[in-house]
Amino acid sequence: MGRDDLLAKAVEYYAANGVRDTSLRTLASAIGTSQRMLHYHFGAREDLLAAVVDALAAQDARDLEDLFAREADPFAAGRENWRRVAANAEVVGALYFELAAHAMHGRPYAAPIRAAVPQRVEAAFAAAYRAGNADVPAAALARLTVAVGHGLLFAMLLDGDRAASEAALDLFTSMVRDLDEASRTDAPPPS
Amino acid sequence: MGRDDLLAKAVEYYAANGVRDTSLRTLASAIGTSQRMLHYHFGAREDLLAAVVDALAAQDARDLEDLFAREADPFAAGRENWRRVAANAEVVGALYFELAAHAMHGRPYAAPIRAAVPQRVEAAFAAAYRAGNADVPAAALARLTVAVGHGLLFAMLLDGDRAASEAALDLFTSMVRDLDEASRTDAPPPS
DNA sequence: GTCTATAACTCGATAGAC
DNA sequence: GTCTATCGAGTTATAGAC
Repeated sequence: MGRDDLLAKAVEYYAANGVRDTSLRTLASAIGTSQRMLHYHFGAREDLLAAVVDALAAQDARDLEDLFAREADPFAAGRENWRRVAANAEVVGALYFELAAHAMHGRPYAAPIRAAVPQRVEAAFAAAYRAGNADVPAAALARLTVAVGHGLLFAMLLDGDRAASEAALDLFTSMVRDLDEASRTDAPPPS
Repeated sequence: MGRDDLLAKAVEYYAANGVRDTSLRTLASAIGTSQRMLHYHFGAREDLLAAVVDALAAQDARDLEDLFAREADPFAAGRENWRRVAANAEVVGALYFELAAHAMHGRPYAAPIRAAVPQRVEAAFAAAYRAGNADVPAAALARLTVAVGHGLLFAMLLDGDRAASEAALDLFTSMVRDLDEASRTDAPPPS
């Protein structure tokens, strides 16, 4: 089994069980390898965790890029984004928040996770800009949109009520649409 | 040093350094006690963590109750709430997300943290109801509002940009205000 | 690349004197 | 309530054969 397979399985196991008290022994036997092989392929434990963080961030970036390449309309992209994120969250969501907390505490291996927020904000910003509403404070709207996504994901993972999070997201979408229309009154869209 | 002092200091230390790899030995010597005393007052390590979670949840509930008792206007209460949460977040925010992640992974000692979301949602719901906008889907708005708070807090703790989170919150507030006015067109407020 | 074995250390928890 | 001492288990990391 090569390094890449091992890494994928490690992410999967950590996602299901948390990184907190999963020893290398436990992980190794759970994913069908030995402790020795983990050290052989990844080095120290923290190096493995760094590889996990990088893999998560890389997949996130790939997903995001693919999303906006496929969907031009920002509202459709937003809806499709939630669909993907929510589906994925059942498996990696808890790990994402756990590693983010480690980043907040300054652990070096978790540092790349900090990039996830600005990255999504930038994508949302570009989408808002493309939508042509120049009057709206696009930077604030972008950050707000990303925050809504994270917050509703957080709530869903804690109380399991996906439908409630989706209803809240629909409400937010309609509020943004209203904002859009108001801004278009004196500044019609290009296209 | 009594149990309460110990607990307060433990929360403080965990908040600054994370719970992840803080051993009882490390914690004890950092807060000026012995490992023996931690076991004496709290029992097993997980019992101590449970006490920490309870203390956090209790303080949160107290803050929330005090907030709405003091501020009748929901917009003013929202603003004041952010002021408090943001100030507190620099110290306990990371711990909050870390323990929430543990709750997502099903750790029993962290379970009470799940109540934090519904609790804040209920408070926001009551505030929205008191504001008299019956046409707005109040449950969705309440969950959305709480999610905005959590999401902007999350972003702030990761990138350190408090001003950006506040700008986004101001935008959200104005969007809710617009929603309010629209709903009042055919249903004027009481009082 | 994969295995077994183990060194060196830290952990949670307990014992028992004071 | 507080201390020192220690048990037994579990941890990361490495050694060395194949």
